[in-house]
Amino acid sequence: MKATITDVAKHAGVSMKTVSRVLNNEPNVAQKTREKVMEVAKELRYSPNLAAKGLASSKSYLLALIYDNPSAHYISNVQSGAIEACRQFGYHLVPEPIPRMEEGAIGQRAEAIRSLIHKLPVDGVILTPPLSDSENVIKTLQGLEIPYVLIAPSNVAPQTNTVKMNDVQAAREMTEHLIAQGHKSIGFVKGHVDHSATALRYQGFRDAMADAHLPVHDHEVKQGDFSFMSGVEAGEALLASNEERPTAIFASNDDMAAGVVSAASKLGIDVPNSLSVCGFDDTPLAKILSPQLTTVQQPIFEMGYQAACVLIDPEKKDADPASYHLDFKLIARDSTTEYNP
Amino acid sequence: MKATITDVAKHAGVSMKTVSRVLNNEPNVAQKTREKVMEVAKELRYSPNLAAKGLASSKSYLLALIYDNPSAHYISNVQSGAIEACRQFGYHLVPEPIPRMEEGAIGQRAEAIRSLIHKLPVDGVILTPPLSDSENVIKTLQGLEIPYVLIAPSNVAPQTNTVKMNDVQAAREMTEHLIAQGHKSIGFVKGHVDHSATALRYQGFRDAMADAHLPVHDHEVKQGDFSFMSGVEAGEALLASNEERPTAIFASNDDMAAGVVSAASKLGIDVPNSLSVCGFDDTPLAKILSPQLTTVQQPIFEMGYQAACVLIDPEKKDADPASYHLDFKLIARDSTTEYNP
DNA sequence: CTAAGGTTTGACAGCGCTGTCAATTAAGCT
DNA sequence: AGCTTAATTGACAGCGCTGTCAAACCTTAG
Repeated sequence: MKATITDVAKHAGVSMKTVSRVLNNEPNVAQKTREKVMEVAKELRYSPNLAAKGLASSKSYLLALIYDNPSAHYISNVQSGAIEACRQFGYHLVPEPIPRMEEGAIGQRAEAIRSLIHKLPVDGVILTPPLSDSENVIKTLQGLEIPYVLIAPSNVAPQTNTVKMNDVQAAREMTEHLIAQGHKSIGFVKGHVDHSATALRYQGFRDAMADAHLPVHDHEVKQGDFSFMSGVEAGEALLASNEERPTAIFASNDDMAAGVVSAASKLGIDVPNSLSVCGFDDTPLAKILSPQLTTVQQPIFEMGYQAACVLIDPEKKDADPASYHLDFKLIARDSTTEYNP
Repeated sequence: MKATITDVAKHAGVSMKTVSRVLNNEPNVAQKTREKVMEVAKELRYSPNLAAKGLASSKSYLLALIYDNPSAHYISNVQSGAIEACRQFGYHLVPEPIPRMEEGAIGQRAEAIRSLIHKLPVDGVILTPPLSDSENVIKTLQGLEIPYVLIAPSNVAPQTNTVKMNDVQAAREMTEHLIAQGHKSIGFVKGHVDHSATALRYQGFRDAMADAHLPVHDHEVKQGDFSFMSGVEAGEALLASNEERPTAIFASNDDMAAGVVSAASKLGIDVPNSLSVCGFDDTPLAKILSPQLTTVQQPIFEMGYQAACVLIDPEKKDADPASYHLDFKLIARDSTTEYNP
């Protein structure tokens, strides 16, 4: 049924090893031999058995994507990017969700990862936030001596591959956008406390406000958790008083921004004319809401792609650990507008 | 670093084969031996190398999830379900998106799958719609003699494992719900022509209308493609005339329902008081929209779970091909209401 | 023409595990 | 005890491939 390397070798009249060399693009094969082998391989529809390759070379051609991030949008984009990269290099991606755990059970999380890696000896691991911030998990990976790359970590661990976006700068630019539109009283909804992005985005917001000599009052900053409902609650709190309510609200992600919009509409406040709202992430939701959400487009797919490349691409694999910064894009849509008192 | 089966064998004072037997729960091992081996294995933190297991037993402990479905919500749920099942049986899931292709290039699609399977000799394949309806793809899998299971196919191929939901019945019940609320003039937005669900849901709609002796006029049925924008367009078309516009619109999925709501709000038509709208799928979107969408909750996660089980679970694996029907759930929320003329 | 040096090729072991089958031991029976 | 039958164990080959290292082949230059 399926051709083995031995078959190809026989048909081409060379040794197995030579076939192996051709198939792996190793040097020192005569051009003529190479062509002949290629031809036979194609004819026989040969394709190598990864398990055997793996066993022989102690590589698995498998990458694990480990996550406990509940955002389907985020994960599926990272995953798509990583798969794309894998495909280019003949690798495969194995997504491994690990159950979210309380702080107490943090040891179990490391253990879960350890056993996972033991069973499936992957060639590398991609960690998504908030796992990419867990020292515990990272230490485990180091102990296992397995290459890994961190997506969007906040603590810039040296000697570690990371792929990230500048959340601070993005939040700053978004805030500046609001300020440029004349807003002076801007509310902010923070994200889930466990995510490093939460602090980063808040930082960017504060920086921009400070630069513009605008005050940030405590009552204009609400804690959310990246969920729609928490956005609703924050929105209601922020908009409770008609007297001194902000003219714009910056929510740390789109779901919460949607919540704010929903709260506003329930209170009869028109968005964007009486209140500008902006989000972060550019989820599919952002284009579906009315008004369409002004938001920040994260290069999630590209982060996944880059992360996988770092682990696979021979040129990058053996280089020193590097930190890749990818660009975000501010997308101004209908939910924010000039402030006309 | 990592213990092999040989290490365990030595430490336990038995042969490799006995260790293997214990680890795979094979019969004919003395209880005492079994315990001893288990103990040593735990001590040495042994866990088997899947590549080696695979090579020796010509199994890979890998399942492929093949899709070209653009709905992230759908895929990520199927995937989560399948991963859950894999975990229980020591398998792993490898998601394999294949590029969407024109009808013309249909041969390439089969070829893509063929080469994929050749390289990664998975133990089974899960096909999601609309791939699960592609005869071409199915034939390829049969040719490869690889077990597969179809998720939500429309053509009930005999002798094939399938996991599905009754789309017709679901659409029927949703329509009946609308009718029970007093609606007599109901618009319908069809989904993407390539998806079998499109025809099925439409069928359910027609059935319910026919049972209630309600007419289905051509101009009240619009073709969409499951996208938000197509929903907007369909909504605009359906609501263009104030005279004879429907009092309710049933969109074949939530995205399009959101489009219809958006179109209605642009035209100043209040949902649900002047127009009831319902969707299908219960995407996260449904709860975020205001009004929240009345919709049908599909057991997507469970379908993924079942599909993987069929391929893995020894009890089901060798049984005759079976068709599993899972239950949907009609979720009545705020976007539909009694018709008060 | 020959030695040195490079290029191209192949033989062979072995990665970690399981399947096969024969060997060993225990159990059951007369 | 002596025998049969069943339960338990181990020796060994080999899954399909790659790494190692030595053999064979070319060049080129002296």
